[in-house]
Amino acid sequence: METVVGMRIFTRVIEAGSFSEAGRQLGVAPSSVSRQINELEDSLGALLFQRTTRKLSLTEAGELYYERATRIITEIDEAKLAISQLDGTPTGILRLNVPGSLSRRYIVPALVAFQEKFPGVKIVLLASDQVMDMIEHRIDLTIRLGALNDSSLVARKIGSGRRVVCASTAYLKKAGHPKSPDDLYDHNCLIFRSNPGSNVWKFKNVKSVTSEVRVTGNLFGNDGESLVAAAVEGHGIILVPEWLVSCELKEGTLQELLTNYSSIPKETPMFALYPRQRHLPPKVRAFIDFIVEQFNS
Amino acid sequence: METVVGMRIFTRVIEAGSFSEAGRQLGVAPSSVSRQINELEDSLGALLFQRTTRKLSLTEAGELYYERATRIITEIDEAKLAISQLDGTPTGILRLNVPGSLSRRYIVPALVAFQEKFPGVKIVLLASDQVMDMIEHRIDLTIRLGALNDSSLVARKIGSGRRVVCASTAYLKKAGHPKSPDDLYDHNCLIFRSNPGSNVWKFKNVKSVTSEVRVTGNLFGNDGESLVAAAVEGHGIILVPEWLVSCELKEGTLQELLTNYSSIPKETPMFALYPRQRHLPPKVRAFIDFIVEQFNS
DNA sequence: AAACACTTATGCTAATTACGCAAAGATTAA
DNA sequence: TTAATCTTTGCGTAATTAGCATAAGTGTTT
Repeated sequence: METVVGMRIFTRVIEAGSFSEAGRQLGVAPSSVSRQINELEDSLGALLFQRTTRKLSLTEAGELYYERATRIITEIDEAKLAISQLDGTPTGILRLNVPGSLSRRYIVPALVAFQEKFPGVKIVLLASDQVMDMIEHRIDLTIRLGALNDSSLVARKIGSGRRVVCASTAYLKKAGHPKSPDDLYDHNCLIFRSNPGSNVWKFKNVKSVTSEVRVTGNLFGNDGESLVAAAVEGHGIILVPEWLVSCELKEGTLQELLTNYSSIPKETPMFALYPRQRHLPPKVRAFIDFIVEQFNS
Repeated sequence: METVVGMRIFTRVIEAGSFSEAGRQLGVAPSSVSRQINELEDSLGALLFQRTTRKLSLTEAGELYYERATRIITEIDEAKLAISQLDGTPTGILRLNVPGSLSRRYIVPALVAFQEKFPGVKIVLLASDQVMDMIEHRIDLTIRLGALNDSSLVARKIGSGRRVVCASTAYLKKAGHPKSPDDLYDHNCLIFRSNPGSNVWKFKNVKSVTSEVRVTGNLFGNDGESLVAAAVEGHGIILVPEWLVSCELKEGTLQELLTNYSSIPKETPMFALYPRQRHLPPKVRAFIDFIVEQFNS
């Protein structure tokens, strides 16, 4: 077997001055040293040492090979070191695939803080609402909302947002203020059409009584922000994760409804997806940890 | 085991574009490729490929390692090549240890022709009548006359010279012309004192009748050439290998005696000694072959 | 939809390899 | 000569490896 060990032993023999001493330093039997050297000589087709039991000297081939071997070993170690350093501190390019709305609302603001903390990490942000092929596009991390379909990926929940029903005061003034889920039936609901069945909204009240409403409306969309914008404009009622409208609620351009109820599912989970658990690059791990921390504060 | 094979497989996977294809090209099972890559990843502590069963892409660590690995592999192959080329054509420094007289009379003239034939070989000529430590002095080849005492060395007979008895005409005119070995007893014999018992000269005639003479004289020496010089000066009779006096015999400054007899041993063998048979450097092999050829012509 | 071709990964087994011990042969110093 | 230390080799055991068979996954084509 072509091995680096032979080279290491060879150079150590030279530095130690004898087979036995080299073996002692490397923690192997002298016989192994002898065999490794012989094997190396056979594979090279040349004698490396002239030797008796008491003396040792390099042949010309040995001298030539020593120069090369030391350089090669150094480079092997450097390569290892480079990879392991890469593994220690988060560096390099982090390719993210995030839903567009999440990106603008949530990820981009977080990125600034992340890159302050980890200046070695460059980020390529690939916003898309469809899941992209992570291997083809060399994506390190995909962030998705809600249910997952690709089981080959490792998923880590990085947070979840309470879902809230809200509308603009203008709309409420025009169409009335729903007091219970059932009232929604008569409203224009702006439906986030990410998955089938999303036009059925479920709620439960404080007494855990559930209600189910098949909502209707004149705007469907797969971009949360557009729906938010429409709601702000007074088009209708939306059911979205809280973080998507946190600004609007704070500013008062949107107003939360049915505050005595909670939606079912209560929260929209946010997942980070990556190909495998083992050997997760630190840039990825760092970003996940960071985003989790951000979300929980 | 730290192995170069892993690196080779890794780079081949990249060039081939898949584990299976790499395995096919390298003649190993796909499972082995998979395992080698996994092992490499474990030893580096980083993922090298993102992969599914159908797609493959390098991670950042993989890309970094690829650069390094290709360079390392190239250097390993170059080192091997350098050694094997060294092994093919005679090059480098050939350190010879030869007896002084042999050197001046025989080796040095041959060297010119040898170096014409093998211009890549530089020669360091260490003339000494005592055998030198081949390892300590990094001697590639020792040339000796007559019997050998060091059994740890490989010996190859590279020729032998008939031993001749001769003297200068001036001496013969002064001291008389010996007709038989017994006559030598009354002559001044110049004795080459290389080994004990060398003052007994043995001969046999054409009928294989042997004679043994304990010769005496006023000059002993361990340098053949000095004895030859003394003989030329008319000091006495010498028994030496023919090649040592070939010039003198041709020029007539010395004259061969007892031509009806031959000395016992008839010839002085010349041996080339080197440390081991295996992996004999080509510069050494070439020199031995060359010197044998020279001697036989 | 479904069959198909081809991929990576893994359990298992057989074969190979590697290692240390011990002994033998070699070499130098006392 | 003795003693100490060295390289090398035979040998038995332990560890490793490699391929086969198989499973599971993936994309294409029918």
